Amino acid sequence: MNKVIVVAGPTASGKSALAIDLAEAFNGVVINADSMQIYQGTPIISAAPSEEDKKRVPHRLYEIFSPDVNGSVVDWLNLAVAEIKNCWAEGKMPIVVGGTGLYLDNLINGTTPIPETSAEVRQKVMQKLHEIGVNKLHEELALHDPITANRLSPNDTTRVRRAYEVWQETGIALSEWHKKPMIKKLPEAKFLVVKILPSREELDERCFLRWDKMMNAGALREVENLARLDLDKNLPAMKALGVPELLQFVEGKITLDEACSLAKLHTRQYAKRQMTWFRHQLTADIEICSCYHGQKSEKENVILGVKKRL
RNA sequence: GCUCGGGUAGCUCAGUUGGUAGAGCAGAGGACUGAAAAUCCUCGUGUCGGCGGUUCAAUCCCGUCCCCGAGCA
Repeated sequence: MNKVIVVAGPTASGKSALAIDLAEAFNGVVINADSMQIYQGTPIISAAPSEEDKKRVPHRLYEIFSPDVNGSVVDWLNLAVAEIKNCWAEGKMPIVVGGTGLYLDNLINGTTPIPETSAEVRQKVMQKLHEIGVNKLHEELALHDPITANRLSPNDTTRVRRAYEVWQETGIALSEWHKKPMIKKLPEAKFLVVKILPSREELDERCFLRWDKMMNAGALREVENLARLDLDKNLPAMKALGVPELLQFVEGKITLDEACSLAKLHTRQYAKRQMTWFRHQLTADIEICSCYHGQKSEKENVILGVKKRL
């Protein structure tokens, strides 16, 4: 057995519900591929599976990192690969579900084997970035890695920083590393990708409704608790949608209403970015063009479709 | 009722010493190779509140009317 079902889609599209239904139908285990649900402390705001969900089918890689760590794609990838292999060993169907396109891409298409950057280098580059700014860092990058520098916007903090780090760490340009073949962690795996691509109207509405539900479920309390940890606001867990907004309310900078409308706005903007990613970067075997509600006919349809292609 | 501010893009506002206008946000599309719920790129015609007047030319000056805010009565 070397099969993996992948469920991809934007926030609030119903992919978690679909993953659970598929897990029940195929004796599966749900494996998280979401960069935020992997952190502890924000199950409500990151829409992590509920206790009832977890009772229905096994869930893996949810709320496993402390919010003060800086997880990366590769950290996730290694864990996900281990979980998938476990499933296979137990005769279970791994069902990888998440909205983090980069994670799914690395799992399915592989990664370039670049050595891990050390904490010292990362620290050093971060400091340099603060001192001279992105544009200058980009200029310096151009001296050592003109190809990457040319490719990137001088304002692209995340990527310029990463490219610079790789050069600092290895002495080899990122563009050189990229020439090496991608390495698949699971070359034997056969991925069956189910993509949910609903209309923006439907998605927006669900994003808004879901935010209200999160607030009723105690999202604010969650953020208040997080605030007490006094973590660096650049940490990934501190950037989960709704956290910075509610944090601003907790700090008395904006009203609760403002925080909520900002959170809703940012959620729909995120959903839009995800739609763009999934439309162009991820090829799917099955495409569902509306949100998944779990109705009987809808459910049977997808299960049948998956069964045919497995 | 009087005085003073304002009325310009969906919103907040610049600006034009008279030659029909531009930022931020929102919105749309796009990118994405180890922080990705991150980060970045592209896209700006709108009776410049209405109507008159002056002028070759008015969104800008003048008159008048309407609307909003502040103050005075």
